[in-house]
Order: sequence, then structure tokens, then C-alpha cells
Amino acid sequence: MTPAAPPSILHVDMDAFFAAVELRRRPELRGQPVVVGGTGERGVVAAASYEARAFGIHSAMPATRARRLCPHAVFLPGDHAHYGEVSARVMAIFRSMTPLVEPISLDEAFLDVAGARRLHGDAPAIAARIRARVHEEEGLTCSVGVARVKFLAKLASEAAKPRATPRGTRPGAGVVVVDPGRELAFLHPLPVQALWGVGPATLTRLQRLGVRTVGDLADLPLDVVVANLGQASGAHLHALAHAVDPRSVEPEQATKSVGHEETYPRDLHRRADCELEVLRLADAVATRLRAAGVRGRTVTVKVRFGDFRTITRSATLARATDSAREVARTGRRLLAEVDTSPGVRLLGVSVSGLGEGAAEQLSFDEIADDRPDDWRAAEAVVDEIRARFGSRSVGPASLAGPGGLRIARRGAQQWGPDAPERPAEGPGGADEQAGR
DNA sequence: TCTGGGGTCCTCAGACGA
DNA sequence: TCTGTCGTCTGAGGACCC
Repeated sequence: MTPAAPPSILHVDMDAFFAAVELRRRPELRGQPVVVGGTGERGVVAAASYEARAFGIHSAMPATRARRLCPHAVFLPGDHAHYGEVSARVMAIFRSMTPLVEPISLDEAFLDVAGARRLHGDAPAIAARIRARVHEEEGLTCSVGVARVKFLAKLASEAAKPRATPRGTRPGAGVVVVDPGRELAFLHPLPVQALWGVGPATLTRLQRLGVRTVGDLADLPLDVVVANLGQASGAHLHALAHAVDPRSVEPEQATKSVGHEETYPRDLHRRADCELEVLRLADAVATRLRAAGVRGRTVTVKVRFGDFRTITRSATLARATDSAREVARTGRRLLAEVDTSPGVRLLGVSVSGLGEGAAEQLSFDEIADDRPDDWRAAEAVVDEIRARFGSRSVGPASLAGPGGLRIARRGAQQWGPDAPERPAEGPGGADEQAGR
């Protein structure tokens, strides 16, 4: 029997990332409960310091509830641009150890270090080295899981994390290694919702089958799991329960859709307001498509009503586009099918079916359009002006108001609308430095 | 308790052409 | 010409992730 290959997949997860970055900027807040996220009534928590977690606050919790749980916590609006900069430096540390880095989000990534052993040592040694460098160079802490496959590495990093308790923060192991010989012993006692892909709906179905732990799921016959969860999810989760995960670390992931959505502090009732918002969102999405050098064929409009009922309407164009005018026109056409009078809480616009922007063929619609090349040239000029003078320097005339242009930007409202008392961001904000 | 934003993937139903 | 089947595409919605 050949010995099992040593584990070489790392999952690195920054500890309370956004909160930790804020504490680094504001050391006077250390030791206090700090909550980062949307500050308005409809905001949610993006990250909570371990002191805040001791009060039961966690990410994705409505901000209003977090305030009730800990009224004396310091609530900070998120700064997506800054977190992105810090994240890029942390990812660079990972890439200095191995080129096989798959970022999952700003604060976590998978690494395959099988080819880095000769240079940097075995996987646990590399994990320890990464933790030390992230701390030395960025003043931040992270937890690392090491295993033979991705999802076990992810569960291991979770096990390595510090824990918030009412009596204070209990430090974590920092690095947890799941050796091939003890994978099932590590995995099977865990609650089944620990598996990636088991959310509230799947958990309910599994509980109906009497499944509580990953081990319970592993004991079920495959056909029973598939019959209850569907072919794809059923087979996938059943495999995970047996510690089988064929997914490799993929450094290059092509974007499949680009979207922008926004929850409003107050529901929108007037159709004209909704149409204007669709224009804003379409402008933001098209700008990002052009920046990425891609075009898409399917335009989707998402509408969430005041009662949280959510619908989508989509249309596939004859040819791919990156034009704000075309995305907005399609978006408005889709919006026309929707009765907005009950009140609209959220609007979103996204473009999918993406491909490289080079090849194109004019459609009949476009040939009939008034000089499409002029529009394309105009939008290219808009991109150039924004790159030099900031995103609010130029935009559709209908978005101009007393406070200047209302331009949507990625991450600007990541965690819900801001509280009304927060001063409006003027020219010279973080975004204005971008593209220099 | 009242639920963000940016994504991916899956399922299902209906339309349509071969 | 009509009907049934199959595969593919499209649209809508749901579940899940961070």
C-alpha cells in the first residue's frame, strides 16, 4: 500500500478582517466592541471584532439588531476600497509562496503548495510562515487550515480560529492540519451545516431525513440523498461527507456576470424614480464591463418589493454589449413589465453571458439606431475622463442633481444604505484616487 | 429579528428547431 | 402534413457563498 500524499491545500482566512483593518487605523478602539457595515436602518453587519462577537453580534446580522445587542459598540461604515488595497497586499504574500492562489473573497484564499515544498518546506511550515509574514507586514492575524482537499482545509481553518466568549476571546490554534489518516474522524462529528453548500433550506431537508452530523449524511445511501436534494447537490454533498472533493485550486476564474444592486433607505413608489435608478445602475455595470474588456448578452433587472418579495426579469440581446445606453434601454424595457406601485425596496441590474469584447456584429436594432459608433466613442471618452478626474466627474445628464452627479460605484453601498446623519461623500473620496 | 451586495450554480418550465 | 421526441436555449426563481 502506498502512503497517502501529504496534505498540500491551504485555506487562509483573515480573522475579523474588516474590523481588524479598522482597528489598525484606529488603535484607540482596541479592546472595544467594533462593528463594521451598513450604518442605516436597512444595513447589515459586515464584520465584528471579537469583543463585539461576545455580545452575539455576527456578520450578516441586521444593523438594528446589532445595536440592540450592544448599544455601546462602535459602528463604522465600511471602506471597501481600503480593504481591497490591504487584501491585494495580503494576496501578494500568498503568491510569493506559490503561484497557485485562488482568492475566494477579500479575506480568504485557497493555496496549493505541492510544488513549493522544496523552496519553503512542507505545508504546515508554509502555513506558519504565511501567518508570521501577514502579522509582520500588515499587523493582521489569519487562521490557516491544511488538508488534502479544499473543503477540509476550509473546515480546518475554521477550527483554527479564535473564539469569542462572554469571558473574553479564546485564542485559536492558528494552524490546524487534517492528516489523511484522520480525515473522517475530524469530519464526521461536525454538524452537517458545516459543509459548504448546506444552507437553511438544505438543512431542513436533511433534518427531515434524520441527518444531524456529517457522519449521518455519509451513512445514507447515495440514491436517497440525490432523491431528496437533486442530482447535482445530492451527489456533491454525499461525496463531501466521505471526504471526497475533486475540485482543484483554480487561480484564474473567468467572471461570468457583472451586476450592481442597491437597497434604498425608503421604498421607491414612482416609476420615474425607478427608471432613473435603472439608468444609474446600468451606467455602473457598463463602466465595469468596459474596464474589464468584456461584453454580455443577457440583461437582468431585479426588483425587491417592500414585503421582500423578489422578482427578476431578463432579456437576451442579439449581440453582446458593454454600452450603458443599451443596458439601460433594455433594463427600462424589462422594468416596464413590473408594477412598481407597491413600493420598491431594491433595484438591481446585471449583465451575464460574458465574452471577450473584441468580435462584434451589428444587429438590425443597432443598424436602425442613430449612429451607434458615436455612442461608443462617447462612452470611451466618459471612461477616460472618469479615470483622470474620478467617477463623479461625468455621467448621464439625467443623474445630475443639486448635490452633483449620483453615480453608483462598486462597493460604495456594500452593506446597505448609510444612516442619514452620515455626511455625503464629496469629491476627493477614495474612489477619486482610482485609476491614476 | 427583519433581512446588503456581489457573485455562482442548480432546477424547472416553456419555446423552438431538427 | 401532422405528431412525437429530443436537445438546446431562454427565462425565472431559489439556494448558497463570503
